[in-house]
Amino acid sequence: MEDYQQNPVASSLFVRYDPFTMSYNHQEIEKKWQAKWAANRAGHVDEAASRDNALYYLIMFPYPSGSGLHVGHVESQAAIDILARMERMRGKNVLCPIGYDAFGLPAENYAIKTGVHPAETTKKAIENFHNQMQSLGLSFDWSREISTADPEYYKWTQWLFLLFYKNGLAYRKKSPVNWCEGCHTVLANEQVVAGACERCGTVVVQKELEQWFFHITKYADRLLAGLDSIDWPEKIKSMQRNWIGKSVGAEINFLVMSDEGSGISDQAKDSLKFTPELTELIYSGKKTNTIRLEKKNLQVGDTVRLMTRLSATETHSFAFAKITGVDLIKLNDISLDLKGHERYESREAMLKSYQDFYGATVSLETEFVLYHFANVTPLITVFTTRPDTLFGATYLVLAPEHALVDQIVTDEHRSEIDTYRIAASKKSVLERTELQKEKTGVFTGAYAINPANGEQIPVWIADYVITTYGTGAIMAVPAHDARDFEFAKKYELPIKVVVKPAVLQTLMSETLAVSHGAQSSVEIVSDCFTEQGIAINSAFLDGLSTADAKQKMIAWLEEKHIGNAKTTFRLRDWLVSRQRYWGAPIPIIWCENCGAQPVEEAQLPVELPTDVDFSAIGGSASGGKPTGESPLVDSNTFHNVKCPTCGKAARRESDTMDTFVDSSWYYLRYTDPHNTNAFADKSKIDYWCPVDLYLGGAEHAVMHLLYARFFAYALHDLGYLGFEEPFLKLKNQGLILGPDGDKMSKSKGNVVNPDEMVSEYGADALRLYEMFMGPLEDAKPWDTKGVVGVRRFLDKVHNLCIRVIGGVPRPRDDAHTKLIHKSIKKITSDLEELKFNTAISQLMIVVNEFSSASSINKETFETFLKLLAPLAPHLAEELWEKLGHTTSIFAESWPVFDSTLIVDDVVDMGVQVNGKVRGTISLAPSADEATAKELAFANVNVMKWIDGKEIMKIVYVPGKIFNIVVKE
RNA sequence: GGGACAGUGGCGGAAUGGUAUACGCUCGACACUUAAAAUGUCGUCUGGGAAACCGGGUGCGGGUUCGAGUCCCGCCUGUCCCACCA
Repeated sequence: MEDYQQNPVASSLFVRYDPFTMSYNHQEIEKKWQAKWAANRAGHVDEAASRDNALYYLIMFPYPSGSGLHVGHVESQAAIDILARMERMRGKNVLCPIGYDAFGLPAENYAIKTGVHPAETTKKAIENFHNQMQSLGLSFDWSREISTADPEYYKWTQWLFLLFYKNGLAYRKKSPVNWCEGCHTVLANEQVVAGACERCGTVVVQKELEQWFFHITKYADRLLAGLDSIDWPEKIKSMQRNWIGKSVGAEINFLVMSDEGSGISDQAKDSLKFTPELTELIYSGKKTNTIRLEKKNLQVGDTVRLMTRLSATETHSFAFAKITGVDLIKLNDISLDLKGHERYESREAMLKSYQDFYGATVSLETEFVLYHFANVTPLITVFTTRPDTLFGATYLVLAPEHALVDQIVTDEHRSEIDTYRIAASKKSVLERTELQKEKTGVFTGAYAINPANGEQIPVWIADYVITTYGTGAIMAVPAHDARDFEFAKKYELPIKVVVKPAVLQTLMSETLAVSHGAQSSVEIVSDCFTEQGIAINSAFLDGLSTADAKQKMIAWLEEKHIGNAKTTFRLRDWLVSRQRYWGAPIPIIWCENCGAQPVEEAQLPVELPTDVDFSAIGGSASGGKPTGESPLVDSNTFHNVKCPTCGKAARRESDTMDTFVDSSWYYLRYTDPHNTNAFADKSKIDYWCPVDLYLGGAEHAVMHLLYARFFAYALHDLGYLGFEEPFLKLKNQGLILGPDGDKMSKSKGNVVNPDEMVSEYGADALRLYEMFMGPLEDAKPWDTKGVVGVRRFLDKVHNLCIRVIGGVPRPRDDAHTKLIHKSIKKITSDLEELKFNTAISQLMIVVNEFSSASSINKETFETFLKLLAPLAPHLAEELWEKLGHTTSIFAESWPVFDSTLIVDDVVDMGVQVNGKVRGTISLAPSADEATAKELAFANVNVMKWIDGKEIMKIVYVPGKIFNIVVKE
């Protein structure tokens, strides 16, 4: 997940540190303690009886790239290690694991270039990462190291896929999807950035393909609401809110004018409900349709409302029709290719489909009513966030791909419409969403009726309306929407003002007021008003505020069955299919008879085949098969299987899963990484989860972090988790930039190699420097001179210790005791708040103080060492041992400050005259105002400023400030 | 176009509304050394002054307050995110 590029050869940027006499031998010390920690399994944890002391500290696991660990990895690893070590010293049972997000494109693309199998390069890279992390002295629980590319891991990724599949959370559908020509695979919406592939930058095109999706939109509302309960950076939360994109408004049905004219809706006697597929068939058929449905008291001549079933409880109207015939007919007697009806391959397939719709009790003998109807008058359903402006809707616009277009277009406009639709389908996502692009569109020849005022309004198609958002159709209110305004001006469509600003104060508002004052409400105005205001020209809404008008309009729409309140989300379902090799195979078998069949649990994992010749795949720089299939189809061993249901020859699903599926549940696996019976034991999940602190880059705001939350919600609902939110607290570490202030990259040659830093200055110095650079969340440029600086500090600590050991025993120095207790307080709270830089500066202050003292008390120094230990663990252990201890410093308790010792007897305090500091006095922080006043007024510098002036007021904040306000 | 965050010395940065620039780097002087490195000590926002001290100073302009880097309003600049989402 954390993927960094780096160049090991950039030595010219580094300042060589000369290890001379006053310097300790970091290489020897660090090797020694790393070996000891490995031997006692320092970071190893087990569940305890009580959950009270359990903490789960997690960093986003790295993608094991061939170029090795990056200084950016070190930052989050050091941070989490410091916190884990401190909390262990405070008696906590801390789970702090590490693993590898090992599937992904780079290894596969490398394989295509070189022929080396991704499993091999990945294995090597993981070994390298492991060794590099060991050399940093990180106290992970190494017994829990996992790799998502390990069959023991992806077995459970596949198992979870099937769990989702069986519970309706994983499904297959044909829809326009994002296709990357560079990577030769489909992409999730989240992986398309500004119309281009997030990974390779190639312009993404839309393709109509059948793919696997996860039903994340089912959780849109809860994923949005859940954000309020978690301690995450506001920035990330707002990005997720944006991405989910909740819009509250209404759906409004516009009746398309039929040959017979309008008014049919009022006569609807009852409603007939259809599946979405049948809805589509009614539209794509001609004007006469036949269809069967549940029994209703309907007769020839009745007008009925046709509705789509969106779910068990949700429906929406799509048309009106007149019944021309009613027959009773057994399912067995319905022809398989009944006109206006779904076509079935076999009687069994028909029965199954009916059972899915009407329940298992349906048999071939069940009698159904077959209705014939004519004069299907379609409704165009639009979604709007401004139902209050319905009176100002002067035309409708459909997306070019809208299902109704074919049906409503008049013959004289058909060729023009077809040309436009074909042109739109050829455009890339980028072209269609390009900024400041001039809007284009074509009139369909059809008219709809504005239900508010009965006016006939033209229906257009235009590619500024997106098929995948809302209903793929809009009511255009050019006077109050910038896009509609631009379009209306270009095509000379009417513009009708229906909202005026609440306060007329801007020039624009005046323009509107003038246009409103004119006789005709339909005229060209110079600008549009998109803000909220007061309704005008809107009959029963006139005079209402936008908010009130919305409410009243929705109530009116619902009462008249014309529309309803509706909330829409921008979030799309998560497309998880990838036409690539190096990922977890989707555990599905395709059978000609039985359709998609899940692989039986006992057959998991579906392992990746080894007989794939990567060098033969080639074809493009970044690999992938240009055919739109995964390289897995080339494997004989993999591709041809038997159907688990009927036993006939079948084909294995050849797509793999998006690697974000792997990383959506890895934190659960850490709690029980070797379990062969479940993805993790529930009791272990319950003990450790949810994660108390999660550290990682902000680039995952709407990808990994949203997907992982979805997984947690889904698994919670399925009974596997006792919580919904997986990560209670999230912190983002900032980017570490090159010494030139630019993002580190191979091409710029400004990459810093952590290995060189470790060998030159030591792991302790590297860790400490990265923590000292600045606030964890900020982007900061690298400066190797700074590493030298913290190394100097560590040498001072070392030399100080030599003095403590060699010196004669000394009584405690009161000043030192006070300093160390203040430092315990500050460092503890700083570390708790992840303010490593200020914690370290406090340690430096202590060392500077001790270094200039003639003697240091051993016990005081030992307290200091304990505070240093999480930050510079190797040196702290070494010095602790040198001081005569035989057990680890990490077995010690974290120091606790004595609150009576952190109060100063005397402090220097500023004295202000009219807010400007004019002098300084020394006094006890507990001194009363009279004492302070006496001292302040006796101060020579202060006296100069108050001499002869009238004193208006005195503000005394003990220990902080003494301010004298005088009349000037 | 919309949103989020930020702007403090030569540099990284510090500061519950209370002595702005802690800590580190850099640079300079001195000590140690034949010398250099390393180490140590002192200095290092700016103008004036030998100094004490005085004036100015946290992107710009206002405001609240005894007191503002910090809070409020308006702007400028930068970074990131979203972007024809109805």
